[in-house]
Amino acid sequence: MSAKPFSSVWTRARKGGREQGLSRDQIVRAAVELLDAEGLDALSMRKLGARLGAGATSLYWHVANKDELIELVMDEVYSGVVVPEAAGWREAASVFAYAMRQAVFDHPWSASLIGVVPALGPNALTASDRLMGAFVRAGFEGIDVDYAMTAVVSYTLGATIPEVAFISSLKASGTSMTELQAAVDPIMTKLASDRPNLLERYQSYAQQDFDPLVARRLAFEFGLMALLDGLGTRLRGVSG
Amino acid sequence: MSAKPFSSVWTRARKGGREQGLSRDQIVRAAVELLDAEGLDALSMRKLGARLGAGATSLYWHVANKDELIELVMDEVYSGVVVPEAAGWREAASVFAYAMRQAVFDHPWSASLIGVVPALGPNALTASDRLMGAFVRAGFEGIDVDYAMTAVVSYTLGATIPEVAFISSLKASGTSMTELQAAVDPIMTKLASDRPNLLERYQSYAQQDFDPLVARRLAFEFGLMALLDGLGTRLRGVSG
DNA sequence: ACACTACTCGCACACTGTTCGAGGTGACCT
DNA sequence: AGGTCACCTCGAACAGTGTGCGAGTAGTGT
Repeated sequence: MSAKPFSSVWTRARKGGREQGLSRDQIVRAAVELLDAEGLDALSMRKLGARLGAGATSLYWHVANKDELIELVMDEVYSGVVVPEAAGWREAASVFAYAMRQAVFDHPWSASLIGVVPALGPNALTASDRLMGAFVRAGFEGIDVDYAMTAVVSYTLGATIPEVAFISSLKASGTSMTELQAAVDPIMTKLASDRPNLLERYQSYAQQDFDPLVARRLAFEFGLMALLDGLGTRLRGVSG
Repeated sequence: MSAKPFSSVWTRARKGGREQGLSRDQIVRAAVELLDAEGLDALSMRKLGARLGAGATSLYWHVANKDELIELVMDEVYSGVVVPEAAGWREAASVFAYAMRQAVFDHPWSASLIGVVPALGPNALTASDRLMGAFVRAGFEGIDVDYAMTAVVSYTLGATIPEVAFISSLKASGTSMTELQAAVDPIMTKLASDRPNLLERYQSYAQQDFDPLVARRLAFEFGLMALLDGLGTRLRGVSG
């Protein structure tokens, strides 16, 4: 059992340095560039070092290990989700949801990391704080503040992760949407034969040509609005 | 650009074989055991081969590569989520949500895979079909069937993934909840100083001793009910 | 007896994260 | 000016990874 104590970049004190040559921020920036350009699998310490004109092992002075680097890089993703400071709770939640969604779209590699890596960085915390503030001001009370906020975050993550993972796996494999359909078609008609609901809907899609990307966006909107409505009744139920 | 065509285990025809020695199902079963016992990082082809008393490369006859193995193993997770065949839409959605949540709890390694790996296996499709049937019977019409269903799935994933990832990272690091608090405390009081909402809530938690695991479950229930309520109004808005 | 298919597997390759220890380089103190 | 020390870089090495290749084996059909 090699259980090491819990640790996160954000729980360790940062080294005060002379700020010359490599720097942590520079490394993180380069890592994001590399990730955006070539994806998660392409991020290796050697490649990252090379991109910075440095040896791979030099990075280990500025960053404890790759996991910490990834935590840092993830907070860079959260920097893209800005929540307005003084807005109604519905607007704050909406803006958050769409900003989060966009941030993951902008950095597709983050889809497989986003719920899994601890989000204790400054940007993640700022976003949380803003969102929470909106719910508090709206009149949610006690633990309901957390519950309502968690619900919005959960929905947003759960909707975004598969969506981004899907389209970026398509992009990575260079498969067009029609090619995909050709690949999926046989297994659908075969496997779905005793799954009547799935089969019917699948066939109805194949007929009409409704851009699936647009459909996804509408689905996101639909679910988000439904959730916010549900939260709204809970708010009114308490305050009057 | 090494773009390989899109492929999934489920899109390839299965080899018909003599069914002796190793078999695909046997491999998948052993992989699940290994994953449950030692986690995602511990799954390597060599280890898995050893566990089966076989050479590592023998596995490649039955499975194209590790990615495909993981798709297979993921469908094994979906086997745990059974949706009742003839139930009201709210009950079907609830049962699905809790079953899904439980399945991921039972196989914590799946948290980092679940939205990312294509879910085209038989078990995943059966669950989808059952859930979809419930929404159709309830009276959702046209594209709303998908939207409503997607919303429930999204919320469930988004709530479950971070929760399971969190507690299983705690378990892996052997850190107790109080130790964690000791680690997080300094960064909270420091970083949260200009994040007033976060700080206040954090402190109010630290005082009362409310089991965080129970809180999470209640949060899951809260958000799910809110979402279902919101979907319900959309249903009534159409049919009556 | 022959052929053929279904399978197993050792070797090898290119790659990974990370440790260690030897070096360099500049800032500060005496 | 010389010395000391913290800060920083990096090559070598280790233990591991996924997987292609080609040789080898075993069981079935004719």
